[in-house]
Amino acid sequence: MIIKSITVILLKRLSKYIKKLTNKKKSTIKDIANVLNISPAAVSKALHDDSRISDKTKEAVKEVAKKLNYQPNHLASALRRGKSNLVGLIVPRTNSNFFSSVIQNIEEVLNKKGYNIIITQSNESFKKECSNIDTLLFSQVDGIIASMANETVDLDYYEKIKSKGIPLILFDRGENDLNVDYIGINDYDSSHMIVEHLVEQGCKRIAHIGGYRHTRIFNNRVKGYVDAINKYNLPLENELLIESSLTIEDGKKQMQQLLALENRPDAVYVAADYAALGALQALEEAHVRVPEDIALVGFGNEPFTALVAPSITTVNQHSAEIGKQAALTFLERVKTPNKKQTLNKVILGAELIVRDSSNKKR
Amino acid sequence: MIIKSITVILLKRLSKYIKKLTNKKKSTIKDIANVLNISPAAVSKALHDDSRISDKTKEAVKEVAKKLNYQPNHLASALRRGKSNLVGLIVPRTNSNFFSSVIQNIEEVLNKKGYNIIITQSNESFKKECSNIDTLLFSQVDGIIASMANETVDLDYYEKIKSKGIPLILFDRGENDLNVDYIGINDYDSSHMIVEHLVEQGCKRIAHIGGYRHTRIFNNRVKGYVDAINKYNLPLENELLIESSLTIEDGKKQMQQLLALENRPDAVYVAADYAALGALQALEEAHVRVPEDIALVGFGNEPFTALVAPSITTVNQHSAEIGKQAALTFLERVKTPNKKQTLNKVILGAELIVRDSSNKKR
DNA sequence: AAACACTGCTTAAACGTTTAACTAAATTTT
DNA sequence: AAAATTTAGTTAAACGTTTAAGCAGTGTTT
Repeated sequence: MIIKSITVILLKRLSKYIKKLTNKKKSTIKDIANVLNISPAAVSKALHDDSRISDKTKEAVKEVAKKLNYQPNHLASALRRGKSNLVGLIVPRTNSNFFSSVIQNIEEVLNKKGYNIIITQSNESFKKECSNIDTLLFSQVDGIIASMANETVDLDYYEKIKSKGIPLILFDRGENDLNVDYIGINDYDSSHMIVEHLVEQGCKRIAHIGGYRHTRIFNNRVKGYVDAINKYNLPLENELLIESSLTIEDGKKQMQQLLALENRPDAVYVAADYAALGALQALEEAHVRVPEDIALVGFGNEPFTALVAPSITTVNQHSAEIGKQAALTFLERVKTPNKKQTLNKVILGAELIVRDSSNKKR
Repeated sequence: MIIKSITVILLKRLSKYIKKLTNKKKSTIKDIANVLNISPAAVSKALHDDSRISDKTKEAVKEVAKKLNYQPNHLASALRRGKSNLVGLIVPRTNSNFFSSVIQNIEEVLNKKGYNIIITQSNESFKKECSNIDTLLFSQVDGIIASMANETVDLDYYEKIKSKGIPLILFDRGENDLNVDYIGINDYDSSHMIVEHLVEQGCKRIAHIGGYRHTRIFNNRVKGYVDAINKYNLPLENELLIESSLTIEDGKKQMQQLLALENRPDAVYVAADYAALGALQALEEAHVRVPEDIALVGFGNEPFTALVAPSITTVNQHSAEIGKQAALTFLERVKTPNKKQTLNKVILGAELIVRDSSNKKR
């Protein structure tokens, strides 16, 4: 009898709050507490399965929470706990397969651990990158995983992240001077692999359309190219080594430059797939046979490289693995927050995928 | 003399706080207040250029803020104001030019108005989309701009957004039943345009590899195709109308299906560029001449369509304009928050870009 | 000179959660 | 049966900001 009347009272209170709910106002922990006549603290604990709350109460709390369509307020809990469970991501752009695959894998690993990610793109602009960093810090992210814009030389803004005491992890486009975690492939070795392959195909005059040398990875590719050329006693000439923005358009333009040479190369190694695609266009327009007259190699294994005619030989960077490692490295860092960040490189192996554009022996 | 000693005291206090700063702790409004011996409220107002704070104080506050490397805590201000100045974005994937261009333009418009965006991708998965929605609501976003996953049929999760009372804006992949703002192109008319073009090229048997019909835009493309075929008195046959996931792989597979027909089509209209690329591959492997034997048309104007051989005829969806309009629509909605959301469609014109894959008259 | 308005602040509460510290009651140990 | 421990909560403060309301002191109006 008594129990019944209590239930009636509870139901009444509940329906009152349900009415309030339909009036738009979001329900809070306090509303749940009022319905059940317990303290907000108890509700909070119940929702977090604290051991000091009885199973009966926990059940009741969860039921009422559902009925009231309760959604925890992330801002409040993040403010109180000093932790947002958000991780910021900065990439040059998202519309390449490499970056979008990295992102996908970072997301997968971090979501499982209760983190959500905020993606921002720099569009290769230093200024945009700085504003992205501000945005992310402003959102109180618990850490930042980034791949630097081509333009970026000044590291002050990245130092700002470090000075906030949150983990910074770089991938692909990194920078030793920042002394933080880095995940990437061995660009120097990859260049060696490519030159070796071209030599095997009988090429004797190998050109390189590389990226800006102030970007570490592109510089390393250039270095690898230079050393490999020397190793095989091939001609290393200024006119065969070109610095480029590596856009489709610039790839085309630079290839036209090479075709205009008196002494044309018989192979061209382009440091990015999109630029290689542009180069391929220039070759086609000039009616140069690929690979017979000039062999072509790209970098990055973008999906289209397998689909164009001729298909383009390229390097697979294992984007999925890079994403996973970056996420795991972040998780490792937040586990030991007071540990000072140091230069810590994880270098993954890259894989040469030989396709028609450089395969003379098919 | 007195002024001087005050300055000395202030400097002392300032240096004490600067020391604290190097000890990692982030500085707050309170720290600034303590340095200047004013209330935190005054500091807050000074930072927001409130008219009731003297210019002298404002200057002093801003100077100390800079010295202490003060960064406002977004969580706290969002919590207090009930507004996060974050806008959530949900896209099927970011690695297509269409979506990444839309994103870029949304970002551009919203950044100018003080909003930052959180990008999430559904990978065409309904389940992932739901969890994305939860993530965004959890982050207390002020609104959501979304393009639905192919898989999505159940609209409960989107209703959840509406029930939170925050604006929901759909683009490209929308749904009338939700009764919200929508920005997109006229898919029905676009199909007409394509069929008309193919008829002009002399094609008499036009096939369509379309997307899933439960996705409104793909259904509209199918409808447009059907009506246009009828209009021009062409054969409308079941074997010429194929439903596909529109991945590269499926595009290839479905084209092989069409090639296996006794009575092959002389033109194929594929509802997405990536699938069209797969189809082109199937055509090449089968040594079918494009466009002479079979003309090919894609949809979306992805950059590679201009670069493959033969280049692919496609439809430009004006992604930049869609992004801008979506952002502006959001801004319009937040201006009048209590206004009930209604179905409000903005339909932009699309443009046929004729290239080699369907141009027989070159 | 009383009434009023304006300037430039301060006070205090609020946003929704979490959590350390406390407490009352029930149970177990001695 | 007193003491100690466990259980199941409560209380109150805190996170960093914003903002309504208040209040001196100065200046202006009548």
